[in-house]
Amino acid sequence: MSRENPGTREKILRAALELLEASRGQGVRMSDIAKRAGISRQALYLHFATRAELLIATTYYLDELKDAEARLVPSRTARTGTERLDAFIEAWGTYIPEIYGIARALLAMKDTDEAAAKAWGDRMRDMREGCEAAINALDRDGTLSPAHPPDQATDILWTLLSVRNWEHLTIECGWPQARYIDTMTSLARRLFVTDGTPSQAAG
Amino acid sequence: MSRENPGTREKILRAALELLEASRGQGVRMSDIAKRAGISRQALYLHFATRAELLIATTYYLDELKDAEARLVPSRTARTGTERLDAFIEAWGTYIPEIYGIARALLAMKDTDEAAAKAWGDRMRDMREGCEAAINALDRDGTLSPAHPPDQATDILWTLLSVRNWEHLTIECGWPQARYIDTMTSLARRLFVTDGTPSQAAG
DNA sequence: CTCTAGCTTGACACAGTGTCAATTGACATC
DNA sequence: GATGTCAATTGACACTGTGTCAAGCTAGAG
Repeated sequence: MSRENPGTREKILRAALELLEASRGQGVRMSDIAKRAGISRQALYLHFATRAELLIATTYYLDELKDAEARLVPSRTARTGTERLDAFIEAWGTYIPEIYGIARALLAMKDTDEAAAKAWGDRMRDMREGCEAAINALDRDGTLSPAHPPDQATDILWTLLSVRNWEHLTIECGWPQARYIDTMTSLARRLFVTDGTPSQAAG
Repeated sequence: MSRENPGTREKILRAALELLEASRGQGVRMSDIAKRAGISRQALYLHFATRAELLIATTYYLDELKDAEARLVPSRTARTGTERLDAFIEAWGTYIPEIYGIARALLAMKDTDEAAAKAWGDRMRDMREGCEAAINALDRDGTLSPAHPPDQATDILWTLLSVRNWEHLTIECGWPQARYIDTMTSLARRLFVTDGTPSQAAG
């Protein structure tokens, strides 16, 4: 408690974060993290039982650093459904590139590690709630397009805003981030809002 | 040549295919494939230099079995852009679940294996051409929505129809395959076709 | 009979995760 | 100053899965 230097646990989390960010989540080994944190590889296991656990802890650490909660305030306090939808897309779409490294690492572990799969699933379920809230807000306003029932509209929005789609559009297709946000906003408006402002997006 | 039984190479490919299909591409080891093919693990390497190479060969084998080319005929021979779009979504969307196992295995290797990444990239580039052709057909008809330039519309359609999105909607969200096809058709119409028939989709 | 192709077996290298035991060094407490 | 404890260190090792290598077997062709 009387320690003022960060504490080993935090040093590890910071090291993991930096490496994952720099390498876009690829090829980061336990030994790399240890080296960067300035401790032995084995010492990692004094703080985290498995690699999956370390990655999961890193996501929480990152959320804290980036103040993930605060970013949702504009969305939550929006007056109309459309505003809420826009604000949510802006918030989440801006967040993705900041968490991409660790997200990708976790995504890769998901296939083989039960705990990683659960952790990722939990986070995505949280994200889905944001989608659901936006769709419900539209529904309450009476501006939800009748093309889909609310739960299916939520699924579609949820899918549309997936990390993989962000990855595909910005990395594979080379889209600049601003275009990603604008296009997603425009797509969502056209798909879900009855009186969707036609051409121009973000407003 | 005088052999009438399938030949070891084909036995291997068949074994790989069956296992990948059954396990949805997860946890299929070289030794599993060997066992199923009825040969020793090491003998696999007499036919395929690496696991990646075997997986890649399996995709070609599968395409042949499923006659991938033939499925694109309705799309290619469509009279209007809208018909072409619908036919392409139908063809590709129906194909995905049939190749999902092997696709997922390749997708997982992509992160670590250069050859797998290239192979997957090639296939996806082919798929993109289908998207591009549909968008161009709309453009030629004058029915392409002005919301996006053709290349960006292609990117969006390409992203929308990704294997990951199919996976997300059918497996994560539990959508039945028919709903997947209908919804994708409807989304694409609303996003890309100016005179898009409103509510009902596939028609 | 002999050569060869294709397979078998067994052994091993390598990477990366995770475990274990023995040791060290710093700090607190008595 | 002796003692205990905590966090870390070092070195060794197990396990999994891929890929390699050498030596041997077998069937068919010449």
